[in-house]
Amino acid sequence: MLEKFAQYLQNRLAITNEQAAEAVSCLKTKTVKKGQTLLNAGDLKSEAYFINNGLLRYFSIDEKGKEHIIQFAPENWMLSDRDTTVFNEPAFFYIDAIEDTEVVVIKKDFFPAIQNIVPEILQLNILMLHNSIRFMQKRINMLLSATAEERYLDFIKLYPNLTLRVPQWMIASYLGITPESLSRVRKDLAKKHFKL
Amino acid sequence: MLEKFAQYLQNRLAITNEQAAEAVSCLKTKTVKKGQTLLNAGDLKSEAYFINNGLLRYFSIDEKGKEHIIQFAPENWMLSDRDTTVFNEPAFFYIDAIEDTEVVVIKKDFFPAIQNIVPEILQLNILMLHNSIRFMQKRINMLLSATAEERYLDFIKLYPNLTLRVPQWMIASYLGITPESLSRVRKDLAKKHFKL
DNA sequence: GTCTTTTCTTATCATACATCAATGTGTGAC
DNA sequence: GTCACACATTGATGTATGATAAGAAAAGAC
Repeated sequence: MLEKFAQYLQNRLAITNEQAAEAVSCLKTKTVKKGQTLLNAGDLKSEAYFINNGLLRYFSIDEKGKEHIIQFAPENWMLSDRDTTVFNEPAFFYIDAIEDTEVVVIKKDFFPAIQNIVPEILQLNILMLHNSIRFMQKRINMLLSATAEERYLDFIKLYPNLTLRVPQWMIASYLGITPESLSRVRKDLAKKHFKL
Repeated sequence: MLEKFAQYLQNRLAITNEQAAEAVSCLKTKTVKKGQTLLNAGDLKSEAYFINNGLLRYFSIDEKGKEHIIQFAPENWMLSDRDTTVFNEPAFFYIDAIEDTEVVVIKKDFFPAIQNIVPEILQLNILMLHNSIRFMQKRINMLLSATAEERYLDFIKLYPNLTLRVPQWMIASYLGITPESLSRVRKDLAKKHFKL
């Protein structure tokens, strides 16, 4: 199932079928069952993941054992812990599977290799990184300024697909509130006749 | 005062004095007095800023007129609103000066131009973007999981210089709490004999 | 199918932080 | 110097959200 990633590259770079096929030829896929973990805090493992299908979760665990979700990663997303993939430090976050998931494993040597075939990938990479940053800045802004209800409405507007696939307690964790609070927020919205 | 930026590039790239000088030759500087604004939400202005000296602030203003600080940018930092500099959309955030500040103005054509002189700048750029992302992820994690006191302690550990230069109400805004709350946090820390 | 486990809801009570208001302290303008 | 004005502190009170606990509903296991 490397075709999906090849397709992904072709959609974003002006390259031929053959170039795309060559670029991904050295990559491997991996499947993760729901609940299984791909990365633990402390790991030194320089793999990034492209999600073919399924859904991953990128999170921390605090001293009290409470989980805090930094990000969800559905199909066609890339996910990695930069501490380990880019800076060779132990990973800070965890990655596990919310659904049975197939990923393309992207090792550190992939980028230098693909650069020879498609130099434009550097520019694409830069663009995607900028995009991540602006989304994270908006997220920080929400966490600084918005109430639980506002954050939830923002979430379902931004990620309508995820709203139905992700258990509510995980959405609560992403929003920085308790599952009980999210339940109350939803009740209030229902009272106001809000519809998904 | 383009030397500082040239120096910055030389410290990070294996280039000669001459190359660095050539790279920055087309750039201009700009000075901003304390309190003056460099960018307003809604602006379409594709300039990034390298801070020579002084201190900038990157923030939003919500519907109630309340400000929320996303980031501080002291000497040797780069700052820009990606919505406008990278994606040609109106800026979402504001930038103004906390202290009298001198910046190097980096226009959109700088990167293609410098690439010809120093192709490695692409890699450096990518590395810095990854670095931003991991810091923002840690910030999100703090906002999701930590109390006001924990966030404050984290802030002064991460930015000891800023702690003294930035008014407390701005630190409060960065932490997502009110100035009154921060004042109480500090009082409690003093009671516990905490020292800066 | 039934049994077990996870997830979601609801209610009560607790608390961290916000809001409002008053007072104190500093710092720059003149 | 002293007059402002921005900033910081303190106290009284309010409120959104957390914590705890219990039951309902849904999802998996067998």
